[in-house]
Amino acid sequence: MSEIRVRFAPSPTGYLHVGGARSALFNYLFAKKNNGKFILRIEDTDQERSTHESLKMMVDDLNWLGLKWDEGVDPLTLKDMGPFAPYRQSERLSIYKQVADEILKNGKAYYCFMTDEEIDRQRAINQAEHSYAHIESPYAEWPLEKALTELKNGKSAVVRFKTKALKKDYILPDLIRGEVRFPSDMVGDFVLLRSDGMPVYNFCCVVDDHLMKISHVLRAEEHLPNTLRQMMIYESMKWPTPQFGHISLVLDDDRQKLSKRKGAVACDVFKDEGYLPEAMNNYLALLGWSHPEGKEIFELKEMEQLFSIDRLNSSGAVFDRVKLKWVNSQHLRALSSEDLWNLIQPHLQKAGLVLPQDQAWQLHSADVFRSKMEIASDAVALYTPLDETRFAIAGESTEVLTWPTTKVVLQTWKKLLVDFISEYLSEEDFVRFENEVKIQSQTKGKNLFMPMRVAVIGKPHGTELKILTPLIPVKALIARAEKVLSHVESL
RNA sequence: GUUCCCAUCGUCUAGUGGCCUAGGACACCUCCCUUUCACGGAGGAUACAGGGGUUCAAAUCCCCUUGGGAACGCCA
Repeated sequence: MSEIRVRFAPSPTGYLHVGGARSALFNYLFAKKNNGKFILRIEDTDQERSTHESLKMMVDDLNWLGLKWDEGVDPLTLKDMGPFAPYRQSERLSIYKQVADEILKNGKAYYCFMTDEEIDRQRAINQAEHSYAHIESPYAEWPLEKALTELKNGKSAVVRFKTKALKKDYILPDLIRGEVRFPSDMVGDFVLLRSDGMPVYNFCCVVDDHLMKISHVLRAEEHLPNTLRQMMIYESMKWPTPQFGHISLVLDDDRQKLSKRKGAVACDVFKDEGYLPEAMNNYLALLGWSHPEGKEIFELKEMEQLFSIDRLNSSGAVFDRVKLKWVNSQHLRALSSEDLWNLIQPHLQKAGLVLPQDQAWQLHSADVFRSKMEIASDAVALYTPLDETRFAIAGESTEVLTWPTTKVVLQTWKKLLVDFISEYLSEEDFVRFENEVKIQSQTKGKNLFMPMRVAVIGKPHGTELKILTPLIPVKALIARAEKVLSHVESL
């Protein structure tokens, strides 16, 4: 059996979309599972919109996800890497030109001199008559020589593929959908080469897939109609077609194709918010694929072993950010304290929090907060009460501070702290202190713990004190208690 | 409008003719744990779009209807 070769072929005209990431993932997994090659090809024939920054961004995001490719552009230098170079379509123009000439010579394509106005007019008529919105070019049957002469005289033309003669159904054996039957007149004479000589997607795609010996094309369902055009091109060149599999779409909660307007869809946004790449891959895989044992949480390596096209679903899947978060929280829990700290640290720094530098404190804090975070950026809210410079008495605390028993609670708490000798309280110390306050102040329930919480974080609600207090130096706890106490007296 | 695709709990899904009075996960609700919230634990409610066939037997196969989606570019 010949080698399995698959590709992900983004056009660098923006960010990497989560739908794109999912396609890349499935291609990657299919290659890994079958000891094949995963190729990253750059479809940059739209020179207006393709940018270097976008390419860089996509490469970075793919790297972040850990979907390593075997051929394509080098992840660091962006230079070509692999035996079928170049992998950027903008550098393969002469190849497309050659193939186009051959199709032209065979009479399967023609130069079309229609102007934009002529085309618009035809479309308008078609629409009014509710007929097929295909254009009918008067140049379809021109001999090649005649067209070439016009071209020499300075006229400009696109190259169109001739579909008229192809009166038959095309049957696509789709790996995911079974047999898909297209009537040949489903598409009109489509463009192969633009008037400036730049090739168009459907054409490059076929030429490259063939030349790069792509064995399987796994791509989103929206390409289904393109596949008919591509099959026609393969046929005209007498090239064998690769196997196609059309993956269901990722949808918004209104069941339309996922779009930016309804929330983040760019991979790097999730990266910046503190999602783990393993969680992204895990969740994206769950959109259309299922683990054979029904597992919900798994690593990339496991998917590489288990992936199969058979388990891909053919219906569209709604992108559920809530479940994504949950998946992320599960992966967060599996992290070592050190990895977790390294993950959240940049978020804390970005928020400008002033926190202790010693490693034991850092690891301990990461550990106790672990189960309270779903994504890394959640850490900011969790750590903010630990920043001495940010301590403030919130307005919502006022009611608590006016309770008759509050003052004695605060005084007792402060006294216990002042008499304490170590730098930090342990969890046990805190529990003991709390009990002590309870006895001495003769309070219980929320009359006890709400004033205490205000004394520690300035607010009556928040993380358990037995977790928080061991992370705040006793000196600071005393200072906070004093502030609150003097605030009570000023009321 | 035309062509194509799709159709199991709110969402992601398991299910490839009998194991299905339909299983799991997220979300939701109740209770337990907890001197708040959360975490964790135990329960609960909720789905085979409708109608015809085929078959001893249909969520599973076929047809129709309905609903949803995508594509109809000198974008990819």
